[in-house]
Amino acid sequence: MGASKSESFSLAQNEIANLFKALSHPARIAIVDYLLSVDSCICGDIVNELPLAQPTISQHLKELKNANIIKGTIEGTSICYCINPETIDTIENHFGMIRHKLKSKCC
Amino acid sequence: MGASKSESFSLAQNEIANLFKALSHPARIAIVDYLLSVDSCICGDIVNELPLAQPTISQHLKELKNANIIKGTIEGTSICYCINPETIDTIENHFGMIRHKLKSKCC
DNA sequence: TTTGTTTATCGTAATATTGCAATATAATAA
DNA sequence: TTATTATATTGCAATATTACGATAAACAAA
Repeated sequence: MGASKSESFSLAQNEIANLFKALSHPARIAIVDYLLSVDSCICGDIVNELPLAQPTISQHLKELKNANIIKGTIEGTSICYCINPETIDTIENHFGMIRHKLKSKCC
Repeated sequence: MGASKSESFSLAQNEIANLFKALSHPARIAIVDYLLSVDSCICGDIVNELPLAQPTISQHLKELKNANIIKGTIEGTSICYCINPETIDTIENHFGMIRHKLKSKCC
């Protein structure tokens, strides 16, 4: 054994877990932080900002892109990444649901 | 290589990444869902609700507890788990920050 | 064309996670 | 005391993730 039993859980549970998984590594948090700190979407120099090799960052970017947390558009030779606000909405809505259910509790 | 270079990132980045990591598995999402669905904190029968063995659930509960997402209090022979609202606040505040920074952008 | 620049993919080693049987621990009940 | 019940821990096999050197792919400039 060892494989995650994802088929035993609902689609919604798997989807939100995948979003959190994409954000569960400090390098990916740092990438999101950096994308939020630059004033436009003209990125591509993330490699210079983080203490990781270019293939590693490319891999992290791919995971963020697969999870729809960032979007990438071609900009000449380089690629411009930016945050996808819709996915941020999805996560915020999830916590809105949690907050709503928590209100009718004692804890 | 293979180990996560967590020491290369800020404490805040590591802390928020750890919160997301705790929520990055469908079983742990399902546990949180279940804790939110029961009307009081009298839990302990999570094992009957999920298609996982008791040691596996105990392990997932431990991870949620380590991340301060749930709290457990002893209740006779069993233990009563419930959501920790403060940690939900922490995560919501993180997205509040993201939302705030996103507002001053084009994307 | 060739050269440089930027990003992606491949291959692989190191490490981490997942799941569960077996076992241990702790508290209550008889 | 000896069950019984509920939860935790241990140990291990299967799988997944992380990181990076080497390399490839795509494109612009010379």
